Amino acid sequence: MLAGAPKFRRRKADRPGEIVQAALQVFSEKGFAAARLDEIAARAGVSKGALYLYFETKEDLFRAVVEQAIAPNIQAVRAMIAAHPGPFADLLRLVPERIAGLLETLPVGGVVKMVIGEAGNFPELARVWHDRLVAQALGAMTDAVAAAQARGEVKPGDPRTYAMQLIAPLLVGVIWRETFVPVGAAAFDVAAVARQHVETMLGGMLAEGARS
Amino acid sequence: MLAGAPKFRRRKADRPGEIVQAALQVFSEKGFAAARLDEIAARAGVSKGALYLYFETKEDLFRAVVEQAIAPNIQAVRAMIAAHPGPFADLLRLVPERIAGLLETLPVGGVVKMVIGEAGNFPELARVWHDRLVAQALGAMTDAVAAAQARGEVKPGDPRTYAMQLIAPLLVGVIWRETFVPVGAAAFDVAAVARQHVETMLGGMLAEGARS
Amino acid sequence: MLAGAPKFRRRKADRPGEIVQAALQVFSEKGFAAARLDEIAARAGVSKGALYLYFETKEDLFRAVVEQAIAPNIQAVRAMIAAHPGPFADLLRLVPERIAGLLETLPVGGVVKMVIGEAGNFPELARVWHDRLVAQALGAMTDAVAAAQARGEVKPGDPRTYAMQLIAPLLVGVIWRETFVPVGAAAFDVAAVARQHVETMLGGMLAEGARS
Amino acid sequence: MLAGAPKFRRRKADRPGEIVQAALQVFSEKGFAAARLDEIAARAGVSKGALYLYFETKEDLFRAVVEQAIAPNIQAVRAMIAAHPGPFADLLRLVPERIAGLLETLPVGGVVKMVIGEAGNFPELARVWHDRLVAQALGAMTDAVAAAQARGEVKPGDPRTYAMQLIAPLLVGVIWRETFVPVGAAAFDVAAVARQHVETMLGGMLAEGARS
DNA sequence: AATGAATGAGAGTTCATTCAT
DNA sequence: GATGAATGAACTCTCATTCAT
Repeated sequence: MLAGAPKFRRRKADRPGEIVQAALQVFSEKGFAAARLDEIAARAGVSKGALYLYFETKEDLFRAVVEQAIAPNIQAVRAMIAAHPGPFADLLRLVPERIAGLLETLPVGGVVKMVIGEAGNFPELARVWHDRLVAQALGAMTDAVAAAQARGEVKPGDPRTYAMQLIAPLLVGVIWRETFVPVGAAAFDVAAVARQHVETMLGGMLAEGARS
Repeated sequence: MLAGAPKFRRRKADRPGEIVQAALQVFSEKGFAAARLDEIAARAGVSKGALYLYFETKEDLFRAVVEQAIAPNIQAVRAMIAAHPGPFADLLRLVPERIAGLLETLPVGGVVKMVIGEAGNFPELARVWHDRLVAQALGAMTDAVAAAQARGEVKPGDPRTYAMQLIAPLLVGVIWRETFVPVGAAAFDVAAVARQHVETMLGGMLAEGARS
Repeated sequence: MLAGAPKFRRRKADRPGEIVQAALQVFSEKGFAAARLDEIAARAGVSKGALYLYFETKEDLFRAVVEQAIAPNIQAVRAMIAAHPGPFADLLRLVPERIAGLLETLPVGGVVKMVIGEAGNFPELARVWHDRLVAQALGAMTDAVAAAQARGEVKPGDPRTYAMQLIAPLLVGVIWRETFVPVGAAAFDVAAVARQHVETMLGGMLAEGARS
Repeated sequence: MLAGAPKFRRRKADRPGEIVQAALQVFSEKGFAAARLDEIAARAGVSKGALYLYFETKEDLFRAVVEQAIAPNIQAVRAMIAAHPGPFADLLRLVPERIAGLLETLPVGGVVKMVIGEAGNFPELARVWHDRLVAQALGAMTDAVAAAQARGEVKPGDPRTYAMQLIAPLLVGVIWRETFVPVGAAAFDVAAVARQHVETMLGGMLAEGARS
């Protein structure tokens, strides 16, 4: 490093980001009400007062956490929506595994727990999650199923229900990891679940003539 | 007033039960920390002090709520486990619909939300739920799947994963109702989901020779 | 006292009244912002939390203090207004002394200090004091002066200003007692000031023909 | 840029003075405790930290404000004291109007409000105001009255009380302006009050033989 | 000299818990 | 058993003060 390089200096670059990170941890462990600002501040490595330099209230911080946790997932959903329009079986074999990958990468587990647990106290956050993320993803899947049905690839049946059937085990796998694994339950390998589930579902969804 | 007339007197028969009922409502709406004993007492129609005649602490009441919410479900699981050992397809066509019926009858939605949301704060309750209910139900399903595989009725594949695949959409339907329907999302008809899901899964699970 | 008389029992009769009393002391010593609820509670002999059984916020308590301090004075002003319509000199010799008596009886000094000091932060309280008390009293005096002028008893001049001239030394006497006496200044005997002031003012106000 | 050019540079000539000015505004609007250093700094056009370059603490700044607000008034009182020793009536006709002029010129209203409102919390400031300003002025008036009594110009009576009677309406006029005019009350024209009051008081104070 | 991000003690407020009645 | 007024510990939030830059 050259002379004149920034010496040891307090990085104030991404204080808000660090705080949101810490808050995500604590909120998803404890829920909104049981989370203490002391602990969030301590994990972020700042004083309690510093939180108020960036967020007006505890609720404000909570909202920031939940909302910013949507962003990376939206990218993923967009990518999925833009997926190639090949045969339905190909699409299906691709998508759930991709989702499984995301679920293991992003800290989505904790956030899902928070959204479910606090939906009653923060309905507007449940709405944001639904409108911007969940409904988008479910809608994209539904459209793909309906298109495949129109092409005669998929048996009759409610396409939105088909879409939900496809996603549900992945979601349950994540919730399971958050809820029961910490108390000793065996985890589900979400990727493995995805593979087996796609094959099973394909077996039940594909029309006779479309069998690979 | 006449002697022996059935006095219009408040039944104090099942005070604890009424309190647990009220507490179930409030806890499942708000979560543990945000629930206020004032409100529970008000909904139960008793004074705040009266709660302490039956429960030592707020946590104690919460535990009572979560634990007693297991009981009726355990019955259902027992019944399911005892189900007749006919062909797998028959069993499957029976079980999920029965579960769907339970999910709509019992106030299981709110409890599921609570258990998920408070698992971090009350791990022992998550454990109780897992050990006494979830693992039992999943284990029973797993055994049935494995048995059917042994009889050659069901394709190879991880039986525990199959079991989870079968249940997941029902669970997601319930969570969806608790989380997103109140903010305007369209509900899933859990019974209809169950019917479609069983047919789809059967299509993918049954071995060639076992097709009905 | 007969048997069955109430034994030693916690008087919960006038808790709010006792709290307001204590709050009046502390608020008038410290002002609104510097007053601490701890101290108010301590002086009222209750816990800090008990304040919130009767008042929603600190502001709420402050308002209650300032508003209830108006009531007894209003009585006095009413009585003064109803004063007999004899010659102006008789009226005047009566009124200021009566006011002086009130000023020494009621804890009006501290309240006046509060109203002046917090008028900027609680304008609605200044308004209430003005409308319900100060303007009433000043208006009554003004009317009496104007009536005496109409009868030719009092020299020309702005009657509202005359009214204020008459009251001002009493008010200053009270403010002086609150502000400078505690730091060593000699007090003014408000009653003596009232007597001397009335005579002086009468000497300057009465028309030639009305001299006694 | 040219050498010697009058750089467009912020005058840092009288930073302390500007800060005290700003602090005077805020303290007299809000009182000591409710005033925020943020706001004082903002109004002074400096950073919050800069305040501490000139004043050790908030109290220190407050003291500076109250003390420096005395200075200009002291000049006025000195001038009044040095007033010519003509007939009492001439003196009196001169002095109150001069005071009225001062009261409208200097920001004395806000300071008076502060001194009254914070006397309980800062008794030493009340003492400074009393000793250096109020007692001086009152003493000078008292001496003038006593001298006039000795010359037979003024009727018997307590000279200190006479002095207070003379000043009181002016003070009340100023307090009224600070307290009740902002909430809609009609103001008093302090100069007009002074004129009428002097004439009224002279009518009551002058001995028979001294009537002009 | 000057900044303003950061601190932390202290305030108002809430609410599970107690206890005299 | 039953009440509800009362408690006090613990929380969120504020703001005078500090200090690295």
